[in-house]
Parts: sequence; C-alpha cells; structure tokens
Amino acid sequence: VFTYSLMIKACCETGSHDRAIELFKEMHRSGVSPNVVTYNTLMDAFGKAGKLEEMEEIYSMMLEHGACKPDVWTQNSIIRSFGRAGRIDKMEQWFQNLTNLGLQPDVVTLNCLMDAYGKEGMFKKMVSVVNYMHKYHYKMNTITYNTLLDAYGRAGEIEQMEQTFHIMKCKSVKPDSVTFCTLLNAYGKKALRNKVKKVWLQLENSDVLPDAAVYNAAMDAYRRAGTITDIESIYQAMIMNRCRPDFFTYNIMNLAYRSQGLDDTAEKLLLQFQENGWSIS
RNA sequence: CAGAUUCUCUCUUGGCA
Repeated sequence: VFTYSLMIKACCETGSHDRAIELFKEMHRSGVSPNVVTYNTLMDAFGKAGKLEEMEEIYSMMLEHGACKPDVWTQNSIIRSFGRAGRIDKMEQWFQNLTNLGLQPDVVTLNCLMDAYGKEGMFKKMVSVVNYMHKYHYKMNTITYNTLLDAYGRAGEIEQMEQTFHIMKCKSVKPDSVTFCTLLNAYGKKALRNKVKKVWLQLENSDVLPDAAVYNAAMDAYRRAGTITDIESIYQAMIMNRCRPDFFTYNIMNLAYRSQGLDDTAEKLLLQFQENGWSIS
C-alpha cells in the first residue's frame, strides 16, 4: 500500500493524473486495498490541479467503499483546495463537515482557513480564526504567522503586519526563510527601502539560511524600493554564498536593468547566466 | 508504538473601475 501510494503521488507530481488513476485501478486488480493515505494522495493531487469535482467524486468513492474513513488530512486537503480556488462557501461547508464527522480541526486546518480568508481580504473572519485558536489553546506555529504576515502584507496593512511580526518574536516562534520573504515582499511593494534594509539585517543576524527565494525577494524588493546597487549587493551575496540563481533571479535583474536603460549590462547578465548554465526560463 | 499523504513566500500586470 505504501508503494502504491508513493507511486500515485509521483505520477500526480509529474501531472499525469490519468496514470495515477490507472495505478489506482491496478491496485484494485492486484487485490491491494487503498487506505486513507492512498485516497488522500489522489484527492490532494486533483485538488491541486484545480479538478475540484473529480476530487469530490473520489471522496464519495472513499465513503462508498467503506473500507476507510476520511481523516483530518482528507478534510484539510479539500478545505485547502477550495480555499485556493477562492470558493469560500464550499470551504466553510467542508469545515462544517469535518466537525460533523466528529473530527477535531488541527493547526493545518486553521492555517488553511486563515490563508483563504486573508487572500480574499476577509480579515474579520481571519481574525476570528485567530481568536478560535486562542480560545481552544492551539499553538500558532511559524506557518500560522507567515500566513497572517502575508495577508496583511498583500493588503498593504504594514502596521498590522509589523504588529503580528512583533507578537511572533515575543512568543519565540522562529521565523524561517518564508517569513523574511514575506516581509521583503510587503516592504518592497510599498517602496519602503529602509524597512527592506532592516529586514535584510535581521535575516543576516538570524540563524535562517537564505535560499534562492529570499535572495530573489530581496532583489525584487530593491527593484521596487531601492537602487541597482542595492540589487547587485544582494546578487553578489547570493553568489558568494553559493546559492544558485534561477529564472526568477534572471527576470528580476533583467527587468531592473532594462527599466534603467542599462541594456548592455542586461546583456552581460544573460551571458553570465549562459556561461554558468543557469536556467533562465 | 513508529513510518507514506495536507498548510505559508519570490519574477512575468492584461481587462474593468
């Protein structure tokens, strides 16, 4: 069963949902019964692909076969899928279903809800989830805070974002690379160059090791809020720390150079990428 | 009892207001 589940997951990750279904059927023929994880894996893949009706069909199959019951992971996948699609009504409906099944929402469930509300700008509802977490003594983790930070950041609510970040630090919840990415992104969009600088210093003084996404986020923040020199300093740091530039890096820098009319520098950048075999698409 | 599945971040900005 583990093997089949993993194979199905692999197929889904390469986008071959049909093969995943084939495997699922083959599994039946070989007399191996799918378990919750198998169903969860399949459903999650369809959900991520935006095939929400198919996902619900698989859910019905799971119920009909009766061999296994949906668990919190099942519900979380479904909730996440509808949340990502902006189908708040369906998401809430499935959240209801979770409690109707006698299951307890976990932190992941609540993070999914908050992310969906945040992305839809439904801050009252998002905050009510935060209150729910306090009331029932859920432990807010790094992802919880990252989700909140991103919600406020996207909305341009810098005050709220900073307050949230402050609480995060007070509660000793460890920031990770996503946290810094999120902050850089928000400050960049608001053209707050000094804030971007401050975040970068905090990152350097933390034990978080920057990944390509963080370097990219910092460069993009400086593209909007800073100077070419700012961007290049991050780029140098990226290379010195042996972090491989990717196509985000290229696009950001290329855009920055072009917007300043530095077409020749942009050409050099292209050459450098080609020489090093760094992907630019 | 443990092990496989679920949550957050970075370029690309068009259309309407």
